[in-house]
Amino acid sequence: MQSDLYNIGEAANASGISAKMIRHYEDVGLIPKASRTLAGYRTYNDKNVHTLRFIRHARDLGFSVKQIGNLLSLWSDQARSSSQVKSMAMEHIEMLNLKIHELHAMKLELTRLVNCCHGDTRPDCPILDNLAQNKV
Amino acid sequence: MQSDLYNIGEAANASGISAKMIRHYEDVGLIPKASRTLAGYRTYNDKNVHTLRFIRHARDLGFSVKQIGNLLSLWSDQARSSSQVKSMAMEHIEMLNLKIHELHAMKLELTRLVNCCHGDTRPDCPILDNLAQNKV
DNA sequence: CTTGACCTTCCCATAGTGGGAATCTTTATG
DNA sequence: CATAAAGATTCCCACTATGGGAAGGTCAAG
Repeated sequence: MQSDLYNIGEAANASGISAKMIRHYEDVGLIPKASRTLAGYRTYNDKNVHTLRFIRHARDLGFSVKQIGNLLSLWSDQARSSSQVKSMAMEHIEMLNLKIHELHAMKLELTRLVNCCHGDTRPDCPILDNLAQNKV
Repeated sequence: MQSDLYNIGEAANASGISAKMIRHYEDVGLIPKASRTLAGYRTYNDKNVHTLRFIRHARDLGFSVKQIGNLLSLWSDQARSSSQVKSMAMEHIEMLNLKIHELHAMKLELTRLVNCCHGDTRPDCPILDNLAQNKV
């Protein structure tokens, strides 16, 4: 593990987070302000890139920036208890479940409507009829 | 079906779309500009409210504003073919499927990690370890 | 006539991501 | 060395959909 320095483009490539987003994460305080070269270019070392990867993995799991901030705190906190992390994860699973169920309900209803619609050149359409219904 | 006039609050109650959003939909051109009283209050008739309900139902099914615009066009187009509506609906089902699968994959992975984590007072945590991994 | 419940417009905020402009720096090439 | 291309900087704007809130006008009831 050598400590090369990366500029933002290299850090972006190495982490899978776009340069735009790296700057953004710095702006909103998710990551500390990067050190700069004399010319003002941001520089990143291996540890920084490692953190960026951590962030990307968390993002890939659907955690919000705020949640990722908490995960980063726990990550760097040697006194953490794994139960803290676990409960964050379980909470997030619940949110995912909620969204999945919402989308699934939409899909079911829409599929039902699609199956009712003959889908030919005639204008009458159960899908539109359903949307136009005065149901609650 | 009488043709009472509603102000925006009444139209909001009758349609289930907030007054804020009704104004917004007018701003972005989803619905035509409402007529006004002398004092400048927006007024809505039964037909307008019917349209707002249509919009709410479509929104409840997860259609975007742009898609709802297309649905409204088709709704008012007597020369439409039901196949146009059906293909829009099927396209949307595909989008829903995509999102559901994404969320589901997140949930599976996260559930796997949670099941690996003892979740006690000790700091070592497979969830954090996984996030910190240098995987691709 | 006052008061409270509405309405109006306008600006700001959310979360996450990107586009693009104007400008500067670094690097490569002739 | 001069110049051009690539890449960095900041700043502003965009998207989706929704809401909060302020400052001010209006309407109905007491």
